Amino acid sequence: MSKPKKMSDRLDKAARAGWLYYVAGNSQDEVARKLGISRQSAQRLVSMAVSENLIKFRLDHPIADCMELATRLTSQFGLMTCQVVPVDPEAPELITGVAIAGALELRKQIEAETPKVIAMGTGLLPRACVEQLAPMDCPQHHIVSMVGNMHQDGSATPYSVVERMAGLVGSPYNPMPLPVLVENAAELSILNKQGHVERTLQLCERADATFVGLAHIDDTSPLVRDGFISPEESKELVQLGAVGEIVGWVYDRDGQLISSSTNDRVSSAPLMPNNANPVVGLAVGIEKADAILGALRGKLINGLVIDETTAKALLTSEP
Amino acid sequence: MSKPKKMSDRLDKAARAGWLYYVAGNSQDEVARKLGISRQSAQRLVSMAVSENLIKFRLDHPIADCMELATRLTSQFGLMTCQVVPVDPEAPELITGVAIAGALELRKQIEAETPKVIAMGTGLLPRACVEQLAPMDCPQHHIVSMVGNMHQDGSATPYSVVERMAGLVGSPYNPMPLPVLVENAAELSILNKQGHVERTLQLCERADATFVGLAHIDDTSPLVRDGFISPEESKELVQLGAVGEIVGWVYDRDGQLISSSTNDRVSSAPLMPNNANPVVGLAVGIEKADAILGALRGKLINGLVIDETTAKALLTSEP
DNA sequence: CAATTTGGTGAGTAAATGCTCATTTATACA
DNA sequence: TGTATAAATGAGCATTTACTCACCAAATTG
Repeated sequence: MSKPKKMSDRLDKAARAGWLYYVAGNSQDEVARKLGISRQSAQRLVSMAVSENLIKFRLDHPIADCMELATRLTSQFGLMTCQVVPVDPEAPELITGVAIAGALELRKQIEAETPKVIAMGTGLLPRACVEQLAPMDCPQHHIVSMVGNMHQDGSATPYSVVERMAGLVGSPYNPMPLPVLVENAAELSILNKQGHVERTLQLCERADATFVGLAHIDDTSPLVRDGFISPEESKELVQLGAVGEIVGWVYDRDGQLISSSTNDRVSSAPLMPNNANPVVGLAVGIEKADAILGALRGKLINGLVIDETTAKALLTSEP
Repeated sequence: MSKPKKMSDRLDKAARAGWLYYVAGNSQDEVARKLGISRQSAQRLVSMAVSENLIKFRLDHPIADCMELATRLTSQFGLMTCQVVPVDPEAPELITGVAIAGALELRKQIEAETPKVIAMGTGLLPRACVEQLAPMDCPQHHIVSMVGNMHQDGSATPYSVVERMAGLVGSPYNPMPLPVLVENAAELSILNKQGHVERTLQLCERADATFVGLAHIDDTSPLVRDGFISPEESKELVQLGAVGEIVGWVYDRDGQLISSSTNDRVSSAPLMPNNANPVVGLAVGIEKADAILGALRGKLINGLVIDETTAKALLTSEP
């Protein structure tokens, strides 16, 4: 009882300090005086406000280049939504920018009064987007996971993306208590008939909005990293034409699912090409360019949030 | 041609620098290196990004006190929306915070896809709110002014609130080409029959959302400051029971319009007590407390964006 | 075309901010 | 209650940021 109270009390102070510093434009000295604390303490509170993400920085300027890239991508691939985010040339992997933009797209959906079903994939970027969400109170929506959050050994990911998101926005949610890849096709058909799995998959099918990370296929791809397939298997997939992967489904350069020993065993909600509702793909990094192009060609996604460099690559590689 | 290009080019650079500094967390030295400019230039760009409002700071934390105040106000006065903003104890008149919160409420309305009619009052605070809006493209909406933007000598306010807002969000708009107070009641009935005035008033009547500043009545009130009434007249109004004013309509502590020589001559759109659509009142400063209370009691408004100090005052003065 | 204005630059310096560490204060637990 | 542990504090110093000034270059004007 006393611990959480103290913690949130401190966060309150941090919020006040952050507000005085960033919004009201006081120096930390002034903040200290106004809150009746020492300068050092004020400094700590301000830096906590930033590190705890109480203060959000948002760039409200249609940086001409990014704007243009987004427009061209939208028209070229018939997207419903497209955000291109400027990139830090020396830390191109810094996903914060894309995460913030993605969180904004999420917000757009969540802010609606009308109840919505929101389907979420997994991955670093969806996760980072959720972290950028501000807490709010939206019991009217329903969050559903498209992807299993268990490891093959049966242990569960402690904080899955949907769980975290549902906690932040106060919505009910459906997790997916399966491993991403199950043992074999036979087992899969049994598991899919379980009532709760069936219902979760149905929710995904009629989701009002879907957010997925886009992954590429090679030795460093998430499927390999998380131990679901071996580097050898990933090589095989590449030889079969695999360029990318969405919630576990592996597809080729035209966005067609390939016939492979993995796609038979994917427990995730099926992809729905040409979905009428927004399906937003999130990606950072030029190595994902082919994966993104495939997903776009196959209409697996109709929305995109990516970084500037990758956006450029997409437009130059495509005639 | 070359001047605006240079300017927006510089703003682009400022935006990039601001992004690298605030969002990506680089030091100004790093920003300078990454943009290939000197540290000093980087510093200038960053500070320009702030002063030009390209970078927005937003506090995403329900500061407990403010939350509670907002909740209590909402239930006590049956509000549709209520924002309470922390206050800088030494610069209580700093309207930025309230302006940002107000801009957020505006955004909520504007972001909708469905076309809306948005009615705007005038004043320092509505104006400041509009300044905090990010440019966007919303040709579907329609902005309409509730209040005349002319002086009694016939000259027009160069940049009216609606004009500025319409420019920012790319919506069509109706100004109100009248002085706030006309000469006499007879003249008013003639002016109100003018086709374009009639149409503008009709738009206000069916507005999907309304935003007005709340003003108090004394020597320093906006009506006096802008020369529409004399300090003596304001004293008379106070003796008649006037506590506040919304778009020129003067009302008493119960929110009832008072019979006065001014209310006969107000050219603004009429207030609509118990409006089913949001009517958001904006105010900063404890001296406005009575004006706010009156507006609330008379149901002239059903939404509120105010500062913490004033919120406290409202709740203590009311049983 | 020279004079003047405007806007930008870098150097140097003052000011603000961030960090480390020793010390104090609060909290937990036996 | 006393002791162990953790958290918060303030001082001093290093780093970063802001500001002033003198200067330069391009655009504007007479």
